[in-house]
Amino acid sequence: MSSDRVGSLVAWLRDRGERVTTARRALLTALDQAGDHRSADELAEAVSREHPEVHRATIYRTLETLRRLEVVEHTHLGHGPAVYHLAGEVHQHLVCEECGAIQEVPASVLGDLEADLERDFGFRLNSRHFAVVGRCRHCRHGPGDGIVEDRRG
Amino acid sequence: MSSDRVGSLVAWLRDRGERVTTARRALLTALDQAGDHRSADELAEAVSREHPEVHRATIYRTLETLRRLEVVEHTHLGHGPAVYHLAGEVHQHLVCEECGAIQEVPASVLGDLEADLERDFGFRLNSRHFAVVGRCRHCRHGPGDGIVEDRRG
DNA sequence: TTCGATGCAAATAGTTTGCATTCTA
DNA sequence: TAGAATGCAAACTATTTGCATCGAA
Repeated sequence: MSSDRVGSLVAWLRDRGERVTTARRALLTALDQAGDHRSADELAEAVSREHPEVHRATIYRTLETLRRLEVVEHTHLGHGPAVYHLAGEVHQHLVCEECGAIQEVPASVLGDLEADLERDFGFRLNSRHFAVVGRCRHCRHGPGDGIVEDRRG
Repeated sequence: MSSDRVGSLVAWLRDRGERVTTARRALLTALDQAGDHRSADELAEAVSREHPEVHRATIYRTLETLRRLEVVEHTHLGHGPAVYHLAGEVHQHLVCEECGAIQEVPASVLGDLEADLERDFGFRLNSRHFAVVGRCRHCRHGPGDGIVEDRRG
């Protein structure tokens, strides 16, 4: 997948007049190697293996810059930190609020909803911003069946 | 709407063997009066108007207890704090990531998605846990149209 | 050489926890 | 009167910001 994706992103940034720094290149590399979603902390750790001087604050600032440039996107999975991935890595997550299992599903599951919201409310869904939360195959038990569970949603 | 909903919730708690304290009654009252969603902080402030001694930590602990008992639910709207409401007040929110506008829509908009996820993945959607994020009628401009915006999603 | 990006430290927001005390059942 | 709930303070996690310095263009 990474037939020098980092290289072309770097070139693209330069074209835009954005500065290409060690931290930015390293963060893009970490995002590219991650493949899927990573928290800012995980990215900071990955970057610091090669470049220990890169500060966590820089990770956050750079992620924000890349978000503004629409190079990265982030998602909130349950209660933890936000997770980031390169834009274009389109996937949707079903997060089980009971056991925490995350299942990736084709983004097309939201296609109808997207069309409905656009048609009925003029609302353009950002389908990747939030995870879809619920209960997975193994953890579901009927709502209102009196079973009370103990975990965070 | 509040034909003594607080009273019956209190009775229900007592039936369950849960203790009924000033803080709990006050929090239920605040949730009931709020009608829609409120952050823990907003609830703490509302409660403290009548009961200044109730500490924010108690608000959080009580909300967690009520969540476990399925009396309250919470939702994450964008980046801010979680917001809480009494279970049964079913509504869905479209949150604009550009201007922050929140539009309430009938929960039925997610009906098809709910059915699809159940059928295809055995996944039971908790449709109220996360807001639906995107861009409202006034703020949308085509994705990939080169317009880069500056706000958080 | 200039101005944006960085490192560091400190601040902030939201939430959780340990512990002694209070109060419900 | 036993043990759950509370108040308080302090810790904790995730994230942001001010400021002096550094470095890409």
